[in-house]
Amino acid sequence: MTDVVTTRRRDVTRQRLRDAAAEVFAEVGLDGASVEAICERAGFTRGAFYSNFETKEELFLELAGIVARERVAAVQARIAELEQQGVFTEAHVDALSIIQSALDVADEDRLGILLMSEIRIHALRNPKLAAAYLAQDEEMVRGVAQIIDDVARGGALAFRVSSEEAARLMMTVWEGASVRAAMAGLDYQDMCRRSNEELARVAQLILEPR
Amino acid sequence: MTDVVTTRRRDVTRQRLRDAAAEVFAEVGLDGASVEAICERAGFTRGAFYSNFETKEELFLELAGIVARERVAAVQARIAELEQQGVFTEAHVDALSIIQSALDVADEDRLGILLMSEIRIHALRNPKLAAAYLAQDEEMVRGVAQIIDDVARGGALAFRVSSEEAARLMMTVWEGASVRAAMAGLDYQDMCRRSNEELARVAQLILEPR
DNA sequence: TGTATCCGATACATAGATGTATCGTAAAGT
DNA sequence: ACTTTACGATACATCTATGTATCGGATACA
Repeated sequence: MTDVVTTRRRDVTRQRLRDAAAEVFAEVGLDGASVEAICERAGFTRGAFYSNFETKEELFLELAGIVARERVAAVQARIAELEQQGVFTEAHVDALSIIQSALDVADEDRLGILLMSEIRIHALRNPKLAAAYLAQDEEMVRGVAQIIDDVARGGALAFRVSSEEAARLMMTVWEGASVRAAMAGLDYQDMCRRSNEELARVAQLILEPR
Repeated sequence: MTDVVTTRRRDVTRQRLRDAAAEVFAEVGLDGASVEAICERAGFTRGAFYSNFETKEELFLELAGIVARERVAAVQARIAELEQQGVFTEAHVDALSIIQSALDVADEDRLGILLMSEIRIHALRNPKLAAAYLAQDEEMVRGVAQIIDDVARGGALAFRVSSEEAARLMMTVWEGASVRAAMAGLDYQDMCRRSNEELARVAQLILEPR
């Protein structure tokens, strides 16, 4: 098979440009990022960019799609992993930590939160992007809801709202807490801790009181 | 006293520029907005702008501060209004509608949500703005928490979490729902309805089951 | 190894935004 | 009413970003 060295140069270039763009978009936003800045970060000149992409916006849309698919895939993979471990059928199932670990994979470092926020605000202004954003949100909801369903079925836990409502609530709280933590300048570890604390409180509300 | 006509021309100009900037920033973002575009919207040329502000960013910061203060003041005013009406001591107090009406005043039309989101993402990148953003968030939390406290004291309702936690949770959910509704392209009325529905579900979770 | 092709670098043309200096007019003071 | 001052309009110089056309070297293939 074609190995890394033999990989078509174009593919490597495109990927390096995407990675660089993700960083720059996260740092200064779509409009604040010049094509020049993206290329510099990737170690190219603008010639490479225009030979690979039409516009900055095209690259941004491509990136937004990839990020969305990756997030959904990460949660799906986590579900499969948990199922294979037989976690859901164990006696002393810790619902909260399972959901936390599911959201953890969808969580990201500081730059990841910045990039998602950047995508979010452009989705607010761009109907096409909005549709994609909401669609991936729904996918994530379904994924997390499935975990909740599995937890409810396997363990002896009951929930006070539907699994989808619970999932959406937890995702919303998680995002809000992450953003506030990132704003407060906390590092990745503290951000996760803070988000988990808030999530734990919400989980207590959602769980049927024993 | 000096009436509207006699009002210092400068003040009027600054206000018109601020109003125009709020619209343009909401529509295309801070970086997407040219000074020219803001002035055109306000009915001026750039000469007026540079005679009143140093940079676009300065105007944005000023605007962010004003918006934050207005939101907090609106909630505070709503509390005073509700207290004066003696709502909290009435027998059949409807907790949810009280809190909804408090959040309603902090809510805004589509452009308002866009502007807040724009402020939010810049707060994520600007420590000084972040501090201000988080401070106003805390103020809002305290305001809403006070309403919750009053509801709890006056009525026969009990809450499963502290009033501040409940307030933050409701604000987070409200914002998330508003943003998603705005993305879905709903008009103002539908946006409020959607947000209220989600808020009602959360309120059920927070309230001590009878 | 020679050759054709691919693709990123370079150079250039253009557009748009910024900031400043100057001018003219509306408003304030007497 | 006359003068002065305040302030927005105009014009200009500059800077930055964009997009394209062309060039040259690396890569694939024989």
